[in-house]
Amino acid sequence: MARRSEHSQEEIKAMILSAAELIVAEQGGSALTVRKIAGQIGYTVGSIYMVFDNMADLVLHINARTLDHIATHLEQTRDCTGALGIEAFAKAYLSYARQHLNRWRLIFDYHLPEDTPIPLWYQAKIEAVFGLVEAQFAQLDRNCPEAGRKHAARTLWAGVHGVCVLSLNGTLGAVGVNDVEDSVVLLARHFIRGWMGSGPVQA
Amino acid sequence: MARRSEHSQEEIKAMILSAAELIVAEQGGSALTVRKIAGQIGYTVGSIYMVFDNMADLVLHINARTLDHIATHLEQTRDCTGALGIEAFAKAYLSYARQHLNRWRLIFDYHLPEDTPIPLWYQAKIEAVFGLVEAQFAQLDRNCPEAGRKHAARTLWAGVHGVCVLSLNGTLGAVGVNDVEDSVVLLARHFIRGWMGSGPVQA
DNA sequence: ACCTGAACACCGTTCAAGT
DNA sequence: ACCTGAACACCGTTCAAGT
Repeated sequence: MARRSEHSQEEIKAMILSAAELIVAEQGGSALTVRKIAGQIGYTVGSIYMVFDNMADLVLHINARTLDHIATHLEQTRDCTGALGIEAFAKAYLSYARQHLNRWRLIFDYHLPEDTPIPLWYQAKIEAVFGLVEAQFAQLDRNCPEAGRKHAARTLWAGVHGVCVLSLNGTLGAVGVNDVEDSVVLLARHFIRGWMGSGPVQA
Repeated sequence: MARRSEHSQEEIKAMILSAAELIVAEQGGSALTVRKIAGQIGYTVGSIYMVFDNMADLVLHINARTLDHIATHLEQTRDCTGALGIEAFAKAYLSYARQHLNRWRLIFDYHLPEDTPIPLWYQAKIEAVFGLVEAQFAQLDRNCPEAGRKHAARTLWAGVHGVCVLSLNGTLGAVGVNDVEDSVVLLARHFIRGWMGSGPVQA
């Protein structure tokens, strides 16, 4: 058997990614197995290893697509500027995480082995998302030195992410915070107010 | 075979938890298996199911101990009060996460099945940690209504947690943030400044 | 009552063998 | 060159059977 050549390697890669994303979306990251993917695309397990190094490599490619998806989602929040723009961004990030919970979770749930570094092409995807936030910060205070702005943008975004994480895994709910949207807005608003009021920015 | 009665159920439970914590600390959460635990304590796999419902139940008990551990670690930051006290808390949380990375991660990495709710005794452990942060907030502004303070404390803490998550999984590093301690302090400081300056607190 | 050990239904990954 | 299918070394969980 073998040598079917019904699909090119690129086509198979695309089929695997689509099938994998569907499984993740519908059943969560822990339900993602090579056997399930193989079954859905009509190939055997071995064929998946023709086009991906291993499961970690496959997940990384799924996550890269999700990061693109998130960036697109955030970009649609183009109407607002300044502090309100950042609040809108934060709300958009939360709404993405809610609507695509399992895909969003996979980005942070899957730890690649300690020794393997994050590939550069993947780092660029992360950078793209953070870059959007930073652009909003740039509109906020044009006098601020770039280094300080970058740091502030990344810090706030990590914070917004944290609120999303703890609310969507039930921790914040267990502790009496029911309206998460209020929380992300609260965090963004007060942080920005504090940041703007700090004059020449230090540490 | 069977009926050894060398150890009471409670003793076995304690042995399992100790062994499990060591495996997690040394090899990470993904290396935690019932077979490995059983081997280390000198019992067979089946015996673990005498004292724990399943893996999820066991992990929950490990995490409960970690939450206690975190609370103790935070409580040792008793010297500072006010805004500096909260910054010290944030630094202490980060330092705990760094020193006990694998144990800390397990709390958020292990998702219990969608339908099973968080047990009340476990919610209380989470509440205890958040409660410490809230107590620091109470010193900050005694006039603030309790609801607003609670919300602010939980929001900021989720934010601090987010900075820790993204830095310790390499995301922030990939994006140019090298001094995480600066980030947690920046988040806490600006958030508090913005919050204090907001007068009668609204959403 | 306590504990074993084998079984069951899964995993990811590899690779000789077929076309 | 492309793909299979069986094998290998693992998983969590269950449960009849032994003491």
